[in-house]
Amino acid sequence: MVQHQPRANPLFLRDEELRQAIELLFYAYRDFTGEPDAILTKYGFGRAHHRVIYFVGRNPGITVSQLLRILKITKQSLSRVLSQLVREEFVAQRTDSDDRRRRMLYLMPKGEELERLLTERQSRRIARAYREAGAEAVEGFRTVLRGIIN
Amino acid sequence: MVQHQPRANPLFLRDEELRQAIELLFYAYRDFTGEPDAILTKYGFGRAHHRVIYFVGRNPGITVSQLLRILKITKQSLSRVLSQLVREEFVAQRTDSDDRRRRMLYLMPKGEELERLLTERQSRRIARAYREAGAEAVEGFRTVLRGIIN
DNA sequence: CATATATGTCAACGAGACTGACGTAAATGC
DNA sequence: GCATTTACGTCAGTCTCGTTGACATATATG
Repeated sequence: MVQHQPRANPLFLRDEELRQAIELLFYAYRDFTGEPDAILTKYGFGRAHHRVIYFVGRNPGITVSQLLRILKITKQSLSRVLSQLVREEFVAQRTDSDDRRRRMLYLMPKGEELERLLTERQSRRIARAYREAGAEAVEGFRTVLRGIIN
Repeated sequence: MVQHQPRANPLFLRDEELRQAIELLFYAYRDFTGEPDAILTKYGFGRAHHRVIYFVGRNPGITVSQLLRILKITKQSLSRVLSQLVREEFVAQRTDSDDRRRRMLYLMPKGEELERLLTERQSRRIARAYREAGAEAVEGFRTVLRGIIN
């Protein structure tokens, strides 16, 4: 009753396949964030600081509300982290001259340095995986991830 | 100086490609966990409970230390969550008869039900992405994720 | 001028991670 | 048989980072 005709039960196979995907995502994200987390600890920062530094570095001049939409957290949560980064001169705020309610965010030298350090580690990990997997696999990887995103 | 010969700078392209991967992973994981998180809130549980329920459901009889190795969290962190799940009868513990120091973990009916509910949502999301992407892309997705994992 | 928008802040709270230490029971090695 | 190791649980304290809700201010917009 067990071990017979593995392909006789497509529902089981499907479930197994989907669970593997769930687990792959879990393990990949766990290890993907593990390295940066360890570095951040030395700075007295956490993963939340990383996300802010990353997205500000990636989108210089981004406003607070744009950042909130990306991170999908509350204003209060961002505020705590962001004001710490501004206080410690990792991030600078500049009032937008077009709409002076908006504060545009930029990385300062210390922020750029930390951003590079963190992104480098993650990039290396991705680059290695990409290299080993090949161009076609990379395209598949990207396509599926885009499909998972809302 | 800007906009000229985009492929003249392979380092830039590479950096851009790797950053896209970083962001895809971030967005995918954010949305992938968002749905279950909302359900868990109704039970008074968090993401940590989800992980325990998932891995116990997937590996009936798993021991506490095996679970710790998978989750990569401390004994104390797991204990808080696990004892709550045991208390509320989502998870059962049974002493291993071979090595009576070990507690083997199992889902109880309530736990199985919640597990199904949560996994169903995530599976649907994956299944949809898989279906839209096609078999070849799925293989690439899996290969790259495996490469990202330590 | 009324309303809406962008931002910041205060207070309070809760989940979930951490460290370090300690205790017990059981298995294992010599 | 005894010392050591392993598995598990727990106590106490700490920290990050998410939440809600209310309120304040400056600015833009209809």
